[in-house]
Amino acid sequence: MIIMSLDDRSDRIRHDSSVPVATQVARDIEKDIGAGRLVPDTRLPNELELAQQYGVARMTVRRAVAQLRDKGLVVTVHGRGSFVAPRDGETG
Amino acid sequence: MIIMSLDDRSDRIRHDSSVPVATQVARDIEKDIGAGRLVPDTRLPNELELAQQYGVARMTVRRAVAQLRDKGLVVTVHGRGSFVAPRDGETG
DNA sequence: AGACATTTGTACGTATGTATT
DNA sequence: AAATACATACGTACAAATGTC
Repeated sequence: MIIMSLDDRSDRIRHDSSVPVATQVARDIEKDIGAGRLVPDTRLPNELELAQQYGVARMTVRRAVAQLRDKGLVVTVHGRGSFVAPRDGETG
Repeated sequence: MIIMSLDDRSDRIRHDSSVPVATQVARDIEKDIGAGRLVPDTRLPNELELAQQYGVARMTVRRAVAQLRDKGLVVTVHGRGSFVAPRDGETG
């Protein structure tokens, strides 16, 4: 019997790839933003949830989010979470 | 009896400070560079040595070195080490 | 005010992979 | 082949900021 979470995303990650896992996670989240599945000004799942969904360590998620932050795609607030940044031209 | 390494620098780090340990290490190394104790184009002690000298974890040293890299003070080469960057205007 | 839960930040440890010498 | 050194990723713990009650 196979048990998996309702939001299991671990099959999107290849641990044997030359692309770092953190980058794979960042790209996957970025895809969700681009596709509108993650809407501006809404919060991302917290780091622990993302870690569980992707089947990776929290530090790996933090690196992924840092990459998205560097691209200006998300904004992180200590104690609150990381939010999808408003699109260019929108004030929020 | 007190035992300490010949190059113990752990007394320069305050673990109860609001300044992150990694930043304290970076500043201490930066001080050495500024004072000429670390010369351009010479290699820094490796991460494990720095970690032992400062009494911190290797990842903390890596963060410190990353900060110096972001400032352009050191250059890291995969498989070789981190080197004090040539001063502005020098070719190396 | 004070206590509590949630979430990110920092720091530690450890293991394995990859590149250079 | 071996030693050295950086890169990535796993885990764990506690601190700090935030929000709620």
